[in-house]
Amino acid sequence: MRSYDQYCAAARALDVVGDRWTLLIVRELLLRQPCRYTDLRQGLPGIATNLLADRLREMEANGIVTREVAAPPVATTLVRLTPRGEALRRVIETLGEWGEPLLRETPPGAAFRTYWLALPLERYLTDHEADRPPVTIEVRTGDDPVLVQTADGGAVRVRPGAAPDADATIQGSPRLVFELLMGEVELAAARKEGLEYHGDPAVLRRVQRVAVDDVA
Amino acid sequence: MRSYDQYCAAARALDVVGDRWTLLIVRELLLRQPCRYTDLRQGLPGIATNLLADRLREMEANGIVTREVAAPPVATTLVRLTPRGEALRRVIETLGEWGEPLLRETPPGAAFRTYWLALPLERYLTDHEADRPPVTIEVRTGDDPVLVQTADGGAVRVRPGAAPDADATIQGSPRLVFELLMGEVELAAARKEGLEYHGDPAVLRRVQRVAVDDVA
DNA sequence: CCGGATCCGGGTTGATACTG
DNA sequence: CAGTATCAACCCGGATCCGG
Repeated sequence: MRSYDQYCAAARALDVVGDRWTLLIVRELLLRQPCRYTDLRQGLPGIATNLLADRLREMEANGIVTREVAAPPVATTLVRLTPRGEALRRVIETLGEWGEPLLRETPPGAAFRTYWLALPLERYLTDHEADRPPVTIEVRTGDDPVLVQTADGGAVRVRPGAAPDADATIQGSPRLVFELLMGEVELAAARKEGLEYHGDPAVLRRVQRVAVDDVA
Repeated sequence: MRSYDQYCAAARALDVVGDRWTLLIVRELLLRQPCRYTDLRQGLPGIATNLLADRLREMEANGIVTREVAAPPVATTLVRLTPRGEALRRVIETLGEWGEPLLRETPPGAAFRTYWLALPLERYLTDHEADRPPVTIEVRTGDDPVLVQTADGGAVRVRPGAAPDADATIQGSPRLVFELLMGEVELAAARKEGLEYHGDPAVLRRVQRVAVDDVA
């Protein structure tokens, strides 16, 4: 990208991360670091392979990312964020916070990866009964499932994986699953629209976000 | 911009504000709202006039900006941020915070407007002697001067204008002025490099940021 | 299969000229 | 003052190909 050539911190930041795809590459790395070129590609539906290669080169030159050749058995190069790249987490979070209302008007066919839920869920969800034994919810939206788990201090953690013995299981479209967990839809209503929930509803309520009603 | 078409809040945000120049237009409006097309143009050195017109149209369609025809005497249209557009302030701030280290390596010829100082200065500076009578510093870097003033609650405010009776005056290159106020350079050192300071040095020290030394 | 490089058509940007 | 018109240069997306 051409520099804006302005003595302004925001403009300088955009010189470095304002290119198309760059911040989404950072998002992927925040979620799946360290990862291979191919992993990045499948986590960035729509990116052209040459663009990904270009961006990684630029990001490496800008000190956001490093590449390392993995040990012999793996024999692949892994991409990882530098501390400076990690610091972009706050930028992604702030952008996500601003963009959240736009999710409602996102077309149903939009691409999705279940592990993308980690950023918003870990940010907004809390364990409302932190003194009780931890629970695990398996979430499936079509691709690889993730586990939503209560952790120490009332935190909620999301990690890839399945658990046959999960306390509850949620399956449905990305939108239904997300809006359910975010407390924007009732379980009954979500079920009517095709969402499947197995397990004690109390498990869901334990982590579900308390609805923020902007209606007075 | 083409949509990323992903069900992800950050990607949706970038669909709307990820275009080149869009966030810098928001920056201008945050600082000088409401303002005319021409004001925007001169606050965005390097932008092509057709791009500015395009962006304003898109931003209006996306609910970030409104245009209003000013009352008869003025007879011009004014651009203003909607509340939704105002909410981008946090995005700009976070970007600026991340980009600040890059200012050190910004080429000396970079474009600058003195009022751009308002965002970082109001964020980082505090009045260290808030119980004493307020002070005003006039800052000049080549274009229209601004006033840095202590305000209630230990806050520091920046507004356009000059003040012949200011308690102090700073004049110099954008970099020298900024690094001096941010506590990255000593007054003596700055003077050696061409900065001019008139007034009691205690006035400067009263608002100057306490240097954050990352050297152990 | 992995990690790209190359090529090409089309869209976007930037510079300038021009206009109501 | 507030744009529109035009055009060249650049960037992006998609497809294909290629060496390990």
